[in-house]
Amino acid sequence: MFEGELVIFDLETTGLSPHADDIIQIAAVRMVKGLICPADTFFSYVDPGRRIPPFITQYTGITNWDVQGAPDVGSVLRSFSEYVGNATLVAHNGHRFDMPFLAASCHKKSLSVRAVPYHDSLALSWQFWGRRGFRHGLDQVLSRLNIVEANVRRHDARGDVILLAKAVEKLWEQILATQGPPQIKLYHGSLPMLAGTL
DNA sequence: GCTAGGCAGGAACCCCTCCTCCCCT
Repeated sequence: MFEGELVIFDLETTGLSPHADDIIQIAAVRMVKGLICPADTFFSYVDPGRRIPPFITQYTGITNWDVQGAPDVGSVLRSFSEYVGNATLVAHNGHRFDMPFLAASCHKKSLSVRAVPYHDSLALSWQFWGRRGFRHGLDQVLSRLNIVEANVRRHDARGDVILLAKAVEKLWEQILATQGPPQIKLYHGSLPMLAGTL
């Protein structure tokens, strides 16, 4: 089981490019010793300071109205960094999507950053089923794990993060039971410096 | 499944380069 704390998180953005696009939603849930803490969550809309492309509204259900009046990304990332504390982050395809987005957003806002450890949950899926012969998208992973949540909205960070947390919990248990401790790479990404350490 | 960009990993070939695929919104 996990030794320390994990913060499972998910971003919704205006597109796929960390440099050209912006974060519009962040959601996270904490896991302690392998167990999800349902009451210990983080959520915020982010005002991207621009119109949300229609495709993204269609894809995520997030509208311009939703982000109107929301805090800007600098403010949300500072709060998120405080929430994360010393935990290790986990996101699906985080190494190539979520973490570069966090780093690029800090850079755009000229925020002082700290190094934050993170895992990519894709690696758990690769280890458990084998990289070839299986697809490893979140939908495919959830389907193979028989994780179904009736009242959860996919492509909304709040919904995706709950589903991902359940998937991580289950995958970790199953890998541990069948293959021993997961051999999952630990990376380091960026989040704003914590208050009081500047 | 459709747009966008980036990249890890494999192949071929000799250690860097090219190619292809994946996954995220």
